[in-house]
Amino acid sequence: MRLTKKERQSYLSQAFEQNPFLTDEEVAKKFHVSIQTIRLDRLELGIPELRERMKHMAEKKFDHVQSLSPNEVIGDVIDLQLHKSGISLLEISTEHVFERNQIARGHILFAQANSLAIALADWKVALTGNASIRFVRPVRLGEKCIAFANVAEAHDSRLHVGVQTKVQEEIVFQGDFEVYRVGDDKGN
Amino acid sequence: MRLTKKERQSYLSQAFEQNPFLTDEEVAKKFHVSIQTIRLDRLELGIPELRERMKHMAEKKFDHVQSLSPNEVIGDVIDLQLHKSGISLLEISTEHVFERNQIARGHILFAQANSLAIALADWKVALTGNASIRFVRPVRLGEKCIAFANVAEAHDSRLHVGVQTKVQEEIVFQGDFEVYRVGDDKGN
DNA sequence: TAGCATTTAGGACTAGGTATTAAAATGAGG
DNA sequence: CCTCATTTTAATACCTAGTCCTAAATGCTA
Repeated sequence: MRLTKKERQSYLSQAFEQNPFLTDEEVAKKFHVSIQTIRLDRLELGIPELRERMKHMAEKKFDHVQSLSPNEVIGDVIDLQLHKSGISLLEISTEHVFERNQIARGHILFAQANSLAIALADWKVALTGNASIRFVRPVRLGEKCIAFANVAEAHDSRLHVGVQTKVQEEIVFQGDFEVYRVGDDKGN
Repeated sequence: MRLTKKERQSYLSQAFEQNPFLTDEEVAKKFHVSIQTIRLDRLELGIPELRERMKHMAEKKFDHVQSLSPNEVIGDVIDLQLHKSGISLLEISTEHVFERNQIARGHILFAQANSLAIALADWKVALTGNASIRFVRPVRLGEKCIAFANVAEAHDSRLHVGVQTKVQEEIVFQGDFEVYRVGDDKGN
């Protein structure tokens, strides 16, 4: 026997969820019913047409791309003594965390520390060479991360910077950065 | 005077990049030319029609959703064998670079590698513990970074992942990540 | 077998295009 | 100023993947 309406609609929801790019025609063939039946089903189930589904996904993706591209330096540098030390502050907000568990993504903490390390160097072009880092404990949504950077070694074209990030006196991240200078111009 | 063809086409590309949801009609009004002109322009510039653009974006988004829960990955994961290896692609665009020198910020490369390393772990909650990284050479605007990740050691709650990022066969970044599991649930 | 839900069919209309052909408008050079 | 090429506009037929609406054909059941 052919499926009942309910059964069909149930499989239908699944099918569209699994592959949102299905046209009504494809689905109609799959279930051996007419295209009109599928359209009635979509109407009843509140499933929008293919083009609307794609539009939605595209919009979501677009939002994403935008929020994912923070050109700014990550964290607010609140104190900076060139070639000596610096402090940066970052409050973990929703765009910094994994949706699932509200834990900050590793590269966010890294970015804060890295930005600060580079800011310490008073060079036109400063880049990170090597780095060794340790995520001591997970940081959660809403926590305020304070990164303390100190220059351990200073050469004329290289800087060794140690960074410790704390949440309320508790160390959450530690890193050693080797920052180097490109070209020979000094200044900013 | 009205814009020349070249000027118009240059602005056009920008406009579509900035807002891919523009219809030809809207753009035509914006530039005070006919809809046909815009269509010729798109043809010459190789810009697909609105629906195709949306489809593309939707497909990209869908890819992500399948490989990992969304918006948690920087770069496009194009191949993934859990607990074994993975490949991620990232084209360096303007929002990834220092304005001054068009060089990609370190944390962008780190984020790509880190995201990939975490994607490799088939765990509900996976976090980065330690990492040791090396930025071999600066990466510039427009370059396509391909990160290759391989699991070096696999324990039941820890993974050692080596990542090499290349631009056209040339290594630009290298990193070792120690990813660990939180909680005891396996699976996704 | 009447009455209901369910399914199918058909036609008109839509957005946002492609593809093609043709006619204008414009600009530059001799 | 005329001519030729480039550029722009127009007009038409066609496409997909639908919507919305009306109507007819089934199927099931009391």
